[in-house]
Amino acid sequence: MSDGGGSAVADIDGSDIGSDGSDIGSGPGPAAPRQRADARRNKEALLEAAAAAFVSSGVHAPVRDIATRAGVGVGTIYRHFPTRADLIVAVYRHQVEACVEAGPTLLANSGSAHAALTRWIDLFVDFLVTKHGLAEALRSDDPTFVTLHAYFIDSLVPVCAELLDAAAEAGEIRPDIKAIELMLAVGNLCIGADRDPRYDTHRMVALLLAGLRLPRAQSSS
Amino acid sequence: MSDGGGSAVADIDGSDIGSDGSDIGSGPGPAAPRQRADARRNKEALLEAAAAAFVSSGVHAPVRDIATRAGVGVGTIYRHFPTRADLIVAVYRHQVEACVEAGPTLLANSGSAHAALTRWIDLFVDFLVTKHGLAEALRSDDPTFVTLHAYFIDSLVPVCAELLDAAAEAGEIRPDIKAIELMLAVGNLCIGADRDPRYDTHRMVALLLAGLRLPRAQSSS
Amino acid sequence: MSDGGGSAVADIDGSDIGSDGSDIGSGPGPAAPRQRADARRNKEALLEAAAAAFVSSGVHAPVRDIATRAGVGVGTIYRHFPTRADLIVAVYRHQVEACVEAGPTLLANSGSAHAALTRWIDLFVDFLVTKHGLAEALRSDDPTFVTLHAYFIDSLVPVCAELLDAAAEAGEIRPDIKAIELMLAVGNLCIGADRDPRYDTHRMVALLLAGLRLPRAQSSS
Amino acid sequence: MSDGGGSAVADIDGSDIGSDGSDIGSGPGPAAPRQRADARRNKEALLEAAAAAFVSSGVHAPVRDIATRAGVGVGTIYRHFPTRADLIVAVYRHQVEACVEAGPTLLANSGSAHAALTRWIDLFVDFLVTKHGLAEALRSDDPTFVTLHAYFIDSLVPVCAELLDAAAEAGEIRPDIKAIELMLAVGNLCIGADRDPRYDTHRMVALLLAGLRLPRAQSSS
DNA sequence: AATGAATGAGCCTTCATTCAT
DNA sequence: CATGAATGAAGGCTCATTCAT
Repeated sequence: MSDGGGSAVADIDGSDIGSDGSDIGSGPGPAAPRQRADARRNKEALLEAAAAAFVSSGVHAPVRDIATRAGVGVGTIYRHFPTRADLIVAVYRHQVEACVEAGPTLLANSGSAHAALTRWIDLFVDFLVTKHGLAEALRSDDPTFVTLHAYFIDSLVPVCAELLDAAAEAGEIRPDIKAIELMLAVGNLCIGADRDPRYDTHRMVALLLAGLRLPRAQSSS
Repeated sequence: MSDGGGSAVADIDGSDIGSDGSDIGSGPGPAAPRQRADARRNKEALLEAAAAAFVSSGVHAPVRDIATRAGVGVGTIYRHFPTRADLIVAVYRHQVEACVEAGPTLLANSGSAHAALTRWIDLFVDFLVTKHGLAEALRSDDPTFVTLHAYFIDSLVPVCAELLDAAAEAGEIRPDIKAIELMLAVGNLCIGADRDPRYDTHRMVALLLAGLRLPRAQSSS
Repeated sequence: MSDGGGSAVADIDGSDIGSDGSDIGSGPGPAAPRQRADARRNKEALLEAAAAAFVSSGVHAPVRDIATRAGVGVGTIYRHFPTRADLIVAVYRHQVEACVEAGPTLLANSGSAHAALTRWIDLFVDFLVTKHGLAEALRSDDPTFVTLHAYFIDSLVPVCAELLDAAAEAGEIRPDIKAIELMLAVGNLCIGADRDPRYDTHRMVALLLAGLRLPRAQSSS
Repeated sequence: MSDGGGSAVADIDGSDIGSDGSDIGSGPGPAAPRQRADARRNKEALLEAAAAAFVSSGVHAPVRDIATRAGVGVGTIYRHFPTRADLIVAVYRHQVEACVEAGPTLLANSGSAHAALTRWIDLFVDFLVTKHGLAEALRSDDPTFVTLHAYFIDSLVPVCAELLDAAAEAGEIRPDIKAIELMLAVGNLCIGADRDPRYDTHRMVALLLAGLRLPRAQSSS
């Protein structure tokens, strides 16, 4: 169930770093400053190091550790990413975008809106689950993470809402569940996924989605 | 829904302190040391203070704050409760026990096993939701909390399992969900309940439980 | 000129440390907690170390340096003196009090109010001059020092005002100079005293005080 | 009193930039390098930016802020002005020179040497007071500012000395005050002028100058 | 037994200054 | 020449935990 739909979206792994986080979908800029060569190299090293640090220590990894991994000074991190949230956003930007783009694709290619929703949520879960501590951070009221939280919400909630609406209109699911609360619930279910082998996030999320289904659906079948 | 069954269990509030947290299931000791009078008084003050601190600052409340609230030195806390988990366990011991005892009671007094399960889970949710940060702590990989986690699991999983089995045997729910995973999932859904007004823990937990139901159950009834 | 009047005040050097900063003029407290022995020893070491650090590095001396000098950890400083201002106040408390007490004494024992004022200012100057950087700190808008500033102002301005009023009423000086501005001016004149051998603070302060005199004074002579 | 003499000196504002700060008293170089056009443009932008930064943040304004304001890189600042003092000197060069030139002018045009001295000091005070933090910087032992200090001393002390001597020879003031110490004292009195509304720099400086007067001077005149 | 003083690791953040491009 | 990326020393502050009294 966690990957039941071929490659509807670009492969989501931890290594999609490199492109400058600020130019989304930019082609070759007309006036790109020259010596971005080493700066960019550094930024990439940083993103890679951060990704690695996040994997082993979670998103709370000390700034200095990340700097050390990347072989740069702490100042370099602060230059590129003024806040920790900026760094995390940059690290995971591609995956989030992949999730965003996957929404309409899945809706178009799946047998039913509910199936599309399920697959999409699976994608989202895969993302969160493989990022140690990310789900926790998203719920943290630590000011360090509010930007991050906002970014995720802003990006993904609309996509989820679209899938939800489609399924609701098709009479496949209860119409009274908002995207935001579903996302938060799913996010929560992803917490600590890698900490307890007895806990299978996907199973539990599937349970939640099953709970969405309308009983009436059966009568029509 | 959160308390649909009269007082099947003892009232759960934050003040169930007093019993000595350290002798779990111990009988009367053979020779109780003398000065236990004031030591016990101290312990109780500590529990009360900790409960209060947990309410206002969460279970991460600084050790010193708790000591100050209790009017004792930090050393005294460490004497009575070597780890933070010990303290938390002691603070919430009664509530946990109430949950444990509620299981069989509900099973005996509810119309169906699924109804009993639902009520019991509601009880558990009520407990967690009112304890700021407890749910988080339960999933934390912070070594400080492993004992705490174990205590909750050991105490409550058997009870939940009993309810689950009963419902499964009655054909009311899917039989392939383990108590431990359900408990962890519910625990997760309780995280951050008080941080986002758009998020309703009980609604989401109800969704999860709805997902447990067997479609066939309806047609056979 | 800087010490022309015998010992009107207790000797002002850098070593008047020791008594707990919080019990001003207390006798033996009825319920002084017992093991203050080592804590007190530490506090004294801290005050001594701070005084030394202030002399060589000014009041901006890094917290860690002071801790090291005293042979304690930084936490110990923060325990005893939550803010830097608290530490400085404690270090200089006695001198300030000596200044406060010297005011009336000098007024009673000097030939004229102006003479008393002059001597008192000399005392104040001696104090500031020997404390490297204190005068600067007093003018700083750094929030760290506002408390300090307030303490000095509250303590010394009234004393200065009394002397000033007396001299003004005696017709010895201009009556339109406020204590606060005179103090600030004198404080300023003390800045950098130990940085330039060509600059003699006392001489310049004397000039300022001479400027206070009323021309009319001559006609009466 | 702060401007009692018409425009004895060129207007002193914050915008007197432009002349190349590094060739002090140099004649036209034999072979001016070619690309000086844009380099010079840069330097001017820098001076303008620095002046602006000094106004809003004081002379302690971060190097990068200045660079940003000027639209250049920090390296460019270091190229043109190896030390911060060099930059400050360049920025305030014109005003200092105006002060230097004002000395003889005032001496020639004022009724008395003491009056000339008073007016000249007022000029100096006006200059320092309007430059946030300049006075402090002049007294700082921060190696960053020693050059600055030397520049001011070298430029202005001789002028002040001339006025002082003239007044002393005229029997208007005490003859035992050196220019350097008077300048330092006045400089000190300018510190923190904009921080406390109760403190009036000009009033205090006037007091100091009044203190210079010889009592006999009046009776003999 | 209780106390609370002391410790110090650990984290964050800012900037002056250098140097490769 | 100009740039601005990178560096890293410096300093501040907060607890969890130990231990002498």
